[in-house]
Amino acid sequence: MSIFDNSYIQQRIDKAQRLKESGYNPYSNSTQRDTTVEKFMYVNSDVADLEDRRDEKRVYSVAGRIKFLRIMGKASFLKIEDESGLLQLYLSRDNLPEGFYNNTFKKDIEVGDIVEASGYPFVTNKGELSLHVSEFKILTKAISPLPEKFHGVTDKEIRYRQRYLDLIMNSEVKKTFKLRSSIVSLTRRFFEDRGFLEVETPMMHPIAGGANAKPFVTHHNALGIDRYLRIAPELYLKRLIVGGFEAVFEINRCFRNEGMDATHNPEFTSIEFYWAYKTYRDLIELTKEYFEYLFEHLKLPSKLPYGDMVVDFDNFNEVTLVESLTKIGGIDEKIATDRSAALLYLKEQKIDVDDSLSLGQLQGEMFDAFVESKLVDPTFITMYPVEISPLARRSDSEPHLTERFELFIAGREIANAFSELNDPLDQYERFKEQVACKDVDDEAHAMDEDFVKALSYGMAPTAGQGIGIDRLVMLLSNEHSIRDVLLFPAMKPIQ
RNA sequence: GUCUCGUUAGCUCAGUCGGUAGAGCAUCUCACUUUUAAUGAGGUGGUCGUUGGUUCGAAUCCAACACGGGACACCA
Repeated sequence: MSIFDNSYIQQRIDKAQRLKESGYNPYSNSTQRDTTVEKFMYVNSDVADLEDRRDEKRVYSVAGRIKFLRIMGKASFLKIEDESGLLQLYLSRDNLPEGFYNNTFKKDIEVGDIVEASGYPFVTNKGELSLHVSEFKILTKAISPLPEKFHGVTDKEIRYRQRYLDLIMNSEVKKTFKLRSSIVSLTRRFFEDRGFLEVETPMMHPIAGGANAKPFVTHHNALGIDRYLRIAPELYLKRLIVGGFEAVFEINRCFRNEGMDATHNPEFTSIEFYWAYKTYRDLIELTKEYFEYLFEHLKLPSKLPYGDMVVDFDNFNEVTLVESLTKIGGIDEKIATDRSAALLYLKEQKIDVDDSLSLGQLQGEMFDAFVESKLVDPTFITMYPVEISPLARRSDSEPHLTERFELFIAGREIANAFSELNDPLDQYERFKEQVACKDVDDEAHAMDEDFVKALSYGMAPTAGQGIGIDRLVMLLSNEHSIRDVLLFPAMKPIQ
């Protein structure tokens, strides 16, 4: 039993062998391609206006994968596809070397093969600009057949496990990933243009910090110690601010050992950036600028559909967390600001909460349950309770709150930002409180004395932010599963 | 982790009340020199996800397991 143990594949292996025996290398790397489909179409767009609707003096060589093949006796039409598009080729027996058409082309060339063709541009009776082929050769034999040409491959499992097939068959998938690439590229340019330095910090951490999440554990054999795949780069980026860099960013993968669903993949991409001598207020303005920049360069309409919602990116709102509970969540102010009333209310609403939770934690629970999904237009939720913000700076006027915001769009968290806590003693105490919560909350933040030590040398007042790139791409591409914006989403192995 | 739906040819899908497995595309043979999911004629192709159970008989009913989709839970 092997992966080639299939009659269709065996037939194609036989064809490859026959091609070889006829002197055509089925895996040739000798190619003369001198144009792409897109350029061919552009350069020859005038051919339709010529008298004969052809120009035999122009000669082009194109290459691509055969997607359609229509053999009609002594002539054939086929469509090849390269990255830039589809092009129709016209082959006729008498325009090709003696015997090639009947003995090789008709017998051994088929849909899925990658071929190269040279010839001149002409327009068919039906008005399609095509290539009139005088030279034709195989470059790469495909020994597995492609899925059906009309329906393509729709099975999600095949599309995710064999993304290359999905990309071959579904051209809109390519568009999504090109958009993703543009977003990453624009993001990098946006921050570079503003003087931010791109840095790379460790992916393997001795302590998994910077977020509340379960890490993946790996082992370093030479040192005989465990390492954690990072759950966030935050604490390293802030060490760089201590070191004197004043604006840094990192775009890369984080890893969280948690459940997988439509919005969670075990590895995901974020940008985190830190900006000295700024506060969370500056980040709100920077975030608005960032979205404007993306929309302008991606040429997106400011009213963007997402599922059955329409998000108005000209309508950024701002509201404090407690205000959002009363104004958007419709919760009575007395409930929103009183621990025992909030606890009772959540239990009445059949939301499972631990009796030991503090008011701030309960406010977080109420926000998740009654507010988050209602935030369609971009909304900055500000002033988070200190208990659920262990790395954020306290508000000077209201020390139980932090100078923090999260940005919600289309009912989902897109960004998390705050003025950074730079008081080493306060940071040390907050870590200790987190460690004390470990028995109730196994995702509470770990103690990181080395980070506190860094703060003890003095970190300039700084604001920092993280944006989930995958969710941002989902939002801008109107995709509803993170798997559709990841080229190779995590899948269980087939047993 | 829970609930739920699904898994049949390379792909997209039918399969009635439990009674020898079906279609379209692809593939093979033949015809066809301007087609557009080309067309016409004929053929090949199946461990019905896996393992068990019920039954004279299972793609079909039952159970467990595997994988996938969706929802929920978890996840700042």
